[in-house]
Amino acid sequence: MATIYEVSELAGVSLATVSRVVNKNARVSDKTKEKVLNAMKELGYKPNSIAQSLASNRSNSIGLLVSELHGPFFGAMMSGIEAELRAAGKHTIIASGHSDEKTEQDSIEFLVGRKCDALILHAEAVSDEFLLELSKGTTPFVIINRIVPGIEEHCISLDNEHGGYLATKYLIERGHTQFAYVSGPNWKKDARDRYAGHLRALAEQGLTQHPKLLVEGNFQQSGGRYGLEQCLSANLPFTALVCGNDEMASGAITRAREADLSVPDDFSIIGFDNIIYADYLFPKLTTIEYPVQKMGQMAAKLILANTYRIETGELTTEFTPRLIERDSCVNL
Amino acid sequence: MATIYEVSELAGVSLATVSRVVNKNARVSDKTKEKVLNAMKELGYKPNSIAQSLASNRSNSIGLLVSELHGPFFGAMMSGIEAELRAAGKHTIIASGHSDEKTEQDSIEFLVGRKCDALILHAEAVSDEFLLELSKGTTPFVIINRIVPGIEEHCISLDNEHGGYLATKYLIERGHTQFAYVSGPNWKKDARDRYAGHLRALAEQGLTQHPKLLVEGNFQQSGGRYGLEQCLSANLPFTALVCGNDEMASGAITRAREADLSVPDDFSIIGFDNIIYADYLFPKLTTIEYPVQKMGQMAAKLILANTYRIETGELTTEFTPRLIERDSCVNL
DNA sequence: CCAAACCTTGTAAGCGCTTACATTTATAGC
DNA sequence: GCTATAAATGTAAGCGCTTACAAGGTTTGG
Repeated sequence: MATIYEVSELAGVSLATVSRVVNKNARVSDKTKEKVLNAMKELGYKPNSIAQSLASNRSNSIGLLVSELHGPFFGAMMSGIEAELRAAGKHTIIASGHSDEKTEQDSIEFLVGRKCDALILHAEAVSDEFLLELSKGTTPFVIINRIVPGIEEHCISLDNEHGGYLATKYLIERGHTQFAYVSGPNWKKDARDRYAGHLRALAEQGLTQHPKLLVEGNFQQSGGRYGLEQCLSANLPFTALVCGNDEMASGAITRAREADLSVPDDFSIIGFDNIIYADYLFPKLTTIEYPVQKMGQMAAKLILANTYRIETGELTTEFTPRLIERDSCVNL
Repeated sequence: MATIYEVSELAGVSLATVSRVVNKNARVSDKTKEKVLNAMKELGYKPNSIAQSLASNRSNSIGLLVSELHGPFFGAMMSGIEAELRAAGKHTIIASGHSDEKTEQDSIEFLVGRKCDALILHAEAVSDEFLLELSKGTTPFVIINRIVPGIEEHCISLDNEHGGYLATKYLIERGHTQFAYVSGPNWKKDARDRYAGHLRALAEQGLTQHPKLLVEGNFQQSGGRYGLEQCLSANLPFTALVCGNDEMASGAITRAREADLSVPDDFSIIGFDNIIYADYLFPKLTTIEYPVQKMGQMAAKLILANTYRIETGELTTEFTPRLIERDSCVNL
């Protein structure tokens, strides 16, 4: 691989001049610029980005922490992020945290150690304190789906409480009064917020829900299965099952079918996230949209703007959920 | 951030010695090792991996090219890869190729420029020649889901033809003789191979299929919808629809339901891939397993073994599909 | 007890690039 | 045409680390 030195020799200029034309950040006369470009072409020169990083203290790479690399939610998120960063010539280094505190910390340190210019974190398990501490370091970051007090401006979030409220209100408006709820893991803030919204919608109408009809799930399909089983075995009437996310809704629908129950005839189901295949379930899932791809994109834009001073349009940090009406809920 | 120099000062040893204890690759007496470790801890020293890379000409990062970052197939693949690499302390840099020749080439050059120690490529659009040329370069790579003549040993593949054969044979054994087929894009080798397997199974029994019942899809849900529409509008009888992959099968099932057709009562459907939610469709999808996560893992193992001399168990490059029987096919 | 052989540690030359600063060259004003 | 200023280019010192090689120390065996 040709180095900058060989290019400078062939072009008959100094290293610095070559560097200038590579980086386009200082004036070089057209004549020498052309000489350099020709030499570069002739040698097939590609700058060594590691060396660039070391010298400039910029790696042009952004670290991305997600809980999992698979699954519709993170897929959409990564997609939004990578596309935006890539368009700006930045690299994405990924690491997964598996919703585990230790793993998340390790991953973050891993990325910081790699001298990422900035991080995009979907960190669920790590404490607020850890993130606050991190924010005192030199690597800037933005957090997706979480608000950490003190660094709100670096947090991109969806109003989960409002989403939860919307879902249940929608069902109430359709005549439902007896609810079951399968939540995400209680230690996750978004799961709690969604449930809080649900409760608010109930309270608004003076409705309550039997404690046995609240099941803590895991945000995965298996959790939906389990959740429905628990609700069913409680032997209490309910006409609507509100699920903490679409994956659990999908699991619940499958389980319902196995129990010869029909959705939405026997009970309605509503999800949360509007994952990519919500439209391909049977029945098509009514849900709350979580614009995760857009949010990922926004995280990337934020970093491009703050870290690289690349403007890419308007910036927001707060997103609003909205209801997507399909076929899994019925009027009572 | 503390540098190795500060550590060496505090510990009262030379740079080289600190480097030795960091890299654990040369003998250092226990006494000095301890001094160094203490100094490192006291300063919170973390090696600068960019500098390490530049000096050692090893970046400890592997470039990963996938077609898309979302979708169940690539999700599983990335998951398998990242877990394996991460366990060995290697970084994963991702880029997406969007099944487009230019984009794939750019991405690969992007990754090579980043001085990845090796690449894992799911490259669909780029030519064999390009890959052969690449193999003459200095960055080793392994290819997933493709066999490039001349560099077979770097290709991890599934016998798609055999998978296609298995699917159709399964249906034939259950009495089906009238088939429709929705294939993946014709320019994709795996799509063609799967179809070839289908044809072989038909031929074996002297069966044929009407050309109008062969539709070229896109490996996405929309392609399945479209495929079924085309088959239906051909107004020809068929009792089984073979789909090039599960996503299209899912689309076809949804479309069938919209047309008030029941799967598998009106016709059977079989997919390919065994994506994560095949089990959550209705009916549960009978399909051919594509062990993509394992294959991703194997790609990583191959690289660990060849590039880093880290042994992680047995290595294979060929995988065999197998049938997963669920509820979407019926005996005739 | 001394030389040969081995350990441990230090010295210093890069890895390929950026960038502050110095120097040279071109442009302009009078 | 000559100086004051600006533009273009060059010089050289790092960025933080690895790693040949050298040098000093310790064992070992005869």
